[in-house]
Amino acid sequence: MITTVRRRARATAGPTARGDGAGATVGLGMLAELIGYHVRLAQMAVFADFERALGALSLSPGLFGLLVIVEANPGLRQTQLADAARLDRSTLVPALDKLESRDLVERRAAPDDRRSNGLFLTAQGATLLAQAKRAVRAHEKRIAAELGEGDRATLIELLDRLAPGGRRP
Amino acid sequence: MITTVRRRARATAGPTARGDGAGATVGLGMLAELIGYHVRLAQMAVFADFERALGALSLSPGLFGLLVIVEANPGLRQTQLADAARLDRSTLVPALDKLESRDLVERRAAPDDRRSNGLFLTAQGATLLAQAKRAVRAHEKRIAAELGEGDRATLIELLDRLAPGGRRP
DNA sequence: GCCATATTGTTTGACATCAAACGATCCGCG
DNA sequence: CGCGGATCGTTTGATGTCAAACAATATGGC
Repeated sequence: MITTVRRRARATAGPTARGDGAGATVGLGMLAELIGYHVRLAQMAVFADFERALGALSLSPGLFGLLVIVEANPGLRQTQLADAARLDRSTLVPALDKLESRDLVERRAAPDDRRSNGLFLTAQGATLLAQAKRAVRAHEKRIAAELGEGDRATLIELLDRLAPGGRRP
Repeated sequence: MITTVRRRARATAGPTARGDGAGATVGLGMLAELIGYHVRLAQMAVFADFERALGALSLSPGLFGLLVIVEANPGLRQTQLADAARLDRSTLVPALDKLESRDLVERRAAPDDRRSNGLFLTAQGATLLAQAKRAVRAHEKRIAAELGEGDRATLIELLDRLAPGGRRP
């Protein structure tokens, strides 16, 4: 059996005159047998729902993750946050700029190291994050509903076996 | 139990004088309970291995996927390829430019529609793809070894439940 | 046949991301 | 002390991605 992808539905017109046979589907070759392919599709679907859940708050999944980690670790340094969020520290700079310009996070000069900034949620940041968490919990419930509790745990366990502890040399 | 991420190992120096307590780990808050988080980590790990496998051929996972789909569907139109690969058709343009400049893929004017191009692998493209497929099969074997055959099937089944058919409105 | 509407590939602009390089600062070793 | 190497946050450049807008072309209703 060959796995396929349905063509994008035509908005109005009927099927176009084309020369490549019946052409109702496009074969994916060996792609459909690759774990990475299925992981990517799942990632896209989950993130799309995630973004939909947070859209009203103008928060992306990435920014939400940063807020969560900062809340859990007040005073965190930027490099530590980058490591925890699996981002390059240069990637973090514009993200924090955005959060700071929206008064959600504050960079405070570290008392013991003039190169470093300590990161803190502002009151406004804490308020928005509380709302965002509610939306995310709803999102997670929606996702988990596709699985059931047992399969959800199984999935996470299997996924973690692919991402070994998060080693980075 | 709180899930954590180890701090980046210091290269040489001992622990820096810091004011935030023992600080051996950074908590992730509710992140570790989200399926999307685990999917993302798995995605990163799998793709890193994928890239390592293909690096010698100067092929990214994305370009490899395009070659596989074109090989399986000679004469495919760009929009169809974009749909099958889950890319925007504007994203495809520079990717095909790259593949064409390397003489791996050819854009041929479609006989029945002067707006469209039919896509074909060149002989060189077919040769390189054959090599790439071998590398990818080795990669897949490596990944699957973390799971075992039964768990691999389970994982794919669960992931597919998260990505419902690939609907796109 | 004509014309409004769609579709195709492309261009352009906005982001997110990584990697390399930089100045400022810190630290250990002599 | 002072100096060399390491680390911090930042800047800059290269990619990869989407979305909106565009000209050329095709389609279908009239």
